Amino acid sequence: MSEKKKQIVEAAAKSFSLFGYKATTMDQVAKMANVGKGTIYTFFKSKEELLEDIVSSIISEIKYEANEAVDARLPFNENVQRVLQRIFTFRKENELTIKLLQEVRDIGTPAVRNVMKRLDREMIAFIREKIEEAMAKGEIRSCNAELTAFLMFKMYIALHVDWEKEHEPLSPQKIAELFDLYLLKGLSLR
Amino acid sequence: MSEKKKQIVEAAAKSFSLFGYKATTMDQVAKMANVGKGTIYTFFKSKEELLEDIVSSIISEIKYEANEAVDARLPFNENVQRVLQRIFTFRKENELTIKLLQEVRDIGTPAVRNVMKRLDREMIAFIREKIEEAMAKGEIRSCNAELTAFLMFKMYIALHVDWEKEHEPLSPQKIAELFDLYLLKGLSLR
DNA sequence: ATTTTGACTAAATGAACATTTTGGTCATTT
DNA sequence: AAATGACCAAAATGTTCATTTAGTCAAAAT
Repeated sequence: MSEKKKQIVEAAAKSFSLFGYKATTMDQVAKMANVGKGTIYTFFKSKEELLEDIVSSIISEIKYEANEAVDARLPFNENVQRVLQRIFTFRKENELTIKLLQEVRDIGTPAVRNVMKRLDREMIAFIREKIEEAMAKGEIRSCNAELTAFLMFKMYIALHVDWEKEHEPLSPQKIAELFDLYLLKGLSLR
Repeated sequence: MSEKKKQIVEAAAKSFSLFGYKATTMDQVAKMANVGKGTIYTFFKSKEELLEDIVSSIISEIKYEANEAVDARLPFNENVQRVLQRIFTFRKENELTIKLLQEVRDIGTPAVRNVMKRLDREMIAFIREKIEEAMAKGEIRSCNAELTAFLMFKMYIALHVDWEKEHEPLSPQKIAELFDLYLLKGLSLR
């Protein structure tokens, strides 16, 4: 990747996470990146594509970190929890992710909405892969992997995000315990 | 309840479910109810209170229907499914509920947002009661009833509403089966 | 020749102002 | 004592116009 492109992506990522997508102007990105505005358009065909590119990097980063959390020697239920834990910790701690989720909630910028929807879809696809691997290895009983991944993701959103809207937050331990009790019982072989 | 009040509530309910809360004017409600506008304000102190009153009736109606679906001779897992099934069928078929949920999604009218939030809370409280009864009877193992009711509700939303946004809808049978497999396994005594 | 640039344009945004609509009141009527 | 609708302040909506901004491209820099 060219030096200029790197500067642009870095500047845009910083500006998006500081001010949000809508409040970031291409002039500003150009200034921050020490680049003419036209240069940005030699690498990205639009502001939206620039955002998409940055979010793609984030998705890769999350997948990488989630994979790092996997320990092949541990059983499926431990690993799936580690993966989900990692995904949601990222969601809660990464500045850019926080800002973009905020923007969807408060303003509903369509471009940001779409890109965050894709992030969710990709996380579900990632979990689905883990489920399919576990099924192939006979670690869990056979099930609809897409549906199961979807439910796991939704349940984590419920416990991590929705519950806190009206109650005291749940500790990671409590979440793990609940997840194990409710969702993983149904997948266990016996 | 006085005849005039009945006319007002009926007219408002009809107008809300036809045009939504925001697009309904008090003049219109008065016209439809064959009543002077001032009369409305002898029964309700604001437009919002009128909506709240109507939604309270809906909540009572749902609770009544959900209770009707309960058969004391059946086991807890059957009954809780019947209750949830009834709640979500109502959500999907009642014109007013449909319109109000639409309005929250598309416009986000605060008054409607609040009232629908209350509806959700009351549904969760209702399920919670059923769980506490089952716990008292020793039908299910001990658990945090509020948290369990919350998760059941969220899971039904996920299966009934969210899943359909990107996939083919699930049949009621499939939903029941999934619910039983994942959520109720964790509550069974053995 | 190739890359980079910023002045330029068409479209979007939003500030400021005018106009209309609407929730709620209350003096009057029934 | 109950019901009403003309009335009002405030909120919503429409309009205008100056500013801002995403994206382009001819010219400059390398």
